[in-house]
Amino acid sequence: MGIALRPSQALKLWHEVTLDQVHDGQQDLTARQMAILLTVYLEVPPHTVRGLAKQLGVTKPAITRALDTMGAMKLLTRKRDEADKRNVVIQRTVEGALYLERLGDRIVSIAQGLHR
Amino acid sequence: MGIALRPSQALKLWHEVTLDQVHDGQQDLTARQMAILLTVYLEVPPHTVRGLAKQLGVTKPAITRALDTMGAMKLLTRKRDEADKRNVVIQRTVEGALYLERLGDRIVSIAQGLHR
DNA sequence: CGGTACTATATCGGCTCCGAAACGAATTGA
DNA sequence: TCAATTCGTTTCGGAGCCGATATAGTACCG
Repeated sequence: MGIALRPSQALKLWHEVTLDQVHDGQQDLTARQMAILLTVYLEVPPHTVRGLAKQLGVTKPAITRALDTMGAMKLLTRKRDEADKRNVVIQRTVEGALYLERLGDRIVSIAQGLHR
Repeated sequence: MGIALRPSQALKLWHEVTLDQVHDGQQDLTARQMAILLTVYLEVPPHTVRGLAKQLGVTKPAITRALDTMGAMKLLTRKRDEADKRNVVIQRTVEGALYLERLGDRIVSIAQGLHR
C-alpha cells in the first residue's frame, strides 16, 4: 500500500509544483493558509477557529487572520453556529473547491511527468 | 513512465506535508525561497541572481533578499565569480543539502502512507 | 441573579517581504 | 580612453503576517 516515490522524485515534484506556483505570480497562500484550506476541504466538518488552531498548533488570532484573508479571496466563508453562538463554522465555497481542484490536477500532471 | 497519482491523493499528500511543515513551527521558507533553494540544488550549476530571477519570473532584488535570508540560515552561500567579477555564483552547503534531504524523506514517507 | 468559563475578534508594536528606483562596481565596445 | 551596458545590491515607502494582550459576546452553573 502507498505511493512508491524516491526522494529525488519527491524533491523534483516539490520543485516543479512550487516553481509553477511562483511563476504564476498571482496571490499565493502562506503555508498556514494552505494548511487551513486543505484541512477544511479534506477533513470532516464542522471546522471551528478553535479546532483549527489546536490542530495546526498556532494561536486563534492567527486562524482568524488567515480566515479574513482567504475569505476576501472567497476561498471559504464563515457562519455563526446557531446552536452555540460563540462558535463560528468555517464553510467551503465553489471558488475554494475550484482552487484546490486545479492544484490537485497540477500536482497529478507534474507527477505524471516524472520519469526516473 | 510517470508516477500514478489521483487528485485526491495529491491533495492529501500536499495537505499532510504542509501540515507537517506548519506543525513543526520553526522557520518555514516562502514559496519563492523554496523555489530558489530547489533550483540551486536540483539544476545544473552555475546559478546567478540574474538567472534565478529570469527563471522564477521575479525581480532581482527579490532574489537578493531571499539569498540574504537563506544565507543567514546557512542553506546556501554566495561567491563572487572571479572570471567576471560582476557575477555572483550561488553555491550549495551541507546544511542546505541536509535540509532538502529531510524534506524529501518526509514527502516519501507521507506518500508511502497514502492508501486509497 | 452573578460570577466564571469559553468563544472569536480587535488592537498593538515588531518583523519580513514586496516592487520600483537609484546606486557602485565591473565589463564592453567604439 | 571613456561612454554605455551589465551585474548585484541598497534604499525607499507600503503591505501583510506574527504573537501577546485586551475586548465583546455567549453559555453555563451555583
